[in-house]
Amino acid sequence: MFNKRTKIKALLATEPAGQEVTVMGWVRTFRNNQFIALNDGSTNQNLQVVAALGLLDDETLKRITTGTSLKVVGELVVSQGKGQKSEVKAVSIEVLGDCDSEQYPLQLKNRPSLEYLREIAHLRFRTNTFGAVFRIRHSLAFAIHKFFNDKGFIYLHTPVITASDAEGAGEMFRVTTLPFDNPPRNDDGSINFKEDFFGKSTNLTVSGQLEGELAAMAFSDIYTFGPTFRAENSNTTRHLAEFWMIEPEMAFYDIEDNMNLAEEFIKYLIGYVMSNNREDLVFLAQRLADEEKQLPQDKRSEFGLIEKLIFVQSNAFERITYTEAIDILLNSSHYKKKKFQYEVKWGIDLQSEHERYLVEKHFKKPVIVTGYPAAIKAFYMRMNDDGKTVAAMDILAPGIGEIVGGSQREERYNNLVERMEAMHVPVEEMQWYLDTRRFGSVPHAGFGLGFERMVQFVTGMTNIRDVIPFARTPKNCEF
RNA sequence: UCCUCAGUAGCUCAGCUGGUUAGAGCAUCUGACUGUUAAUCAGAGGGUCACUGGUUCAAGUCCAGUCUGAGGAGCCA
Repeated sequence: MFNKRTKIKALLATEPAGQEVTVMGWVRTFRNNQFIALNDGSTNQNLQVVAALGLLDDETLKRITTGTSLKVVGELVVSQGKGQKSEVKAVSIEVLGDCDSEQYPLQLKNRPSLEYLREIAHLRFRTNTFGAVFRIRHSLAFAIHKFFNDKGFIYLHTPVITASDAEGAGEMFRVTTLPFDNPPRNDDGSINFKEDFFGKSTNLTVSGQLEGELAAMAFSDIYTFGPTFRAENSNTTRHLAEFWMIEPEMAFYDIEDNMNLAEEFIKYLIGYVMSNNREDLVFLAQRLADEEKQLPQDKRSEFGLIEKLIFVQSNAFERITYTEAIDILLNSSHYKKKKFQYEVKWGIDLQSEHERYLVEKHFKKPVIVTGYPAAIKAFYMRMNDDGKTVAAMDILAPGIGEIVGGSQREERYNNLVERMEAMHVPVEEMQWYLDTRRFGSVPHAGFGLGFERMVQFVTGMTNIRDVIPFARTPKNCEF
């Protein structure tokens, strides 16, 4: 009958009137042999459980240490102490699971570092910081489904295993059942994938977009939200080998509609978290402010976390073309003082330093850049009338960089084939994709939002490994 | 993958231009106290100085390599 218990979040929201309650959770601290700070993950707030002197025998008292799980039955009463409104006066306390304090690595008074907590990712959920981060991560995931559901989008499950490596979005993880010490080979020595499980070479998906486009050509509006895999040897604060991505795809949308949707989407997500995870945001904002106090003045951010979110939510994103972006960079004093490490000229891919200058120094808010040179963008992006640029859009966020990448898709069969050939994409293997352009093709567009980057942006966590429960990065696949 | 920095007690760190038995705070353990808020007070235990090799009378400290981590770059979401 565990279901009779009340969660601490609900309990703290009710008026204390001496009513009997059952609570269960894990001990955060045990003060003065009397006061147990109990947490069950429903909220960052701890519940104070008071074990009156004499209630417990010495044996039981000794078992109550940080990390121990308890079942407490008692009365919800007005607290006599100052730190909390209400508390539970225990009638009985049962130890559900002991926690050996000599072995338990999470003594919270030690202020463990984020790096250390990553090594004990199975326990870090029990900290205030990660409690807040993962409750917000959940809220964002829920808000994503709500946003699209309310707009009549279909949630499409695109495959995790794919045969196409055509998108060129990065290095892929191979999926195979062939013995790697002695695989079957062709006469020329290459591996014979006809013998493999699927009868061809297969990989983990790097994007669900192409499949998403197929469904959009029937449902009008779809979105995907699933895991994505990139085998890049990236060691940065914003890359993972396994991450989650949201990819909406909309028929009868042009690049303008696409930008409008993406901006509305991001603002909606921020608004949702601000009204549903206030307490967690306040905690993270405080954490961030404390952390920034350690930094030299010029490295501190202008806004607190919540001010930043309000600002982003209530101001229009700046929209500029790639060509305008290059002009801004070329005319900047930063450029004239030769402070950019990389060359700036039309045709280059914008470097991190360029994006950061535009977003953090020049506009100081999210920027949507459109109209990139065709040569530096993917084959499926729609060629503009100038014949040089494509209808691509990247949304750059302060502190994170590229958070959204999208485009209007090339819906004209001949133009698409031409682009594929120019970029050496195997046309024959992609006929299933090209067929959508043969049978009732329509203008359409879509984008990809990096879920973890969005969680980073909202929580202010600076390392992407701290916003996913179990991070997969080069040389790290624990748990 | 490249560049830079780091690895000393369970955690966070100090340890100077190489020199006796490697320190602190917190945690842990023992005891005291008992309306505490990261409870407090007293005492105790706790170390392969990442690993391998080298230089030296002598290495936590200097050198080389390896591993791991962090930050930045590239790739991108």
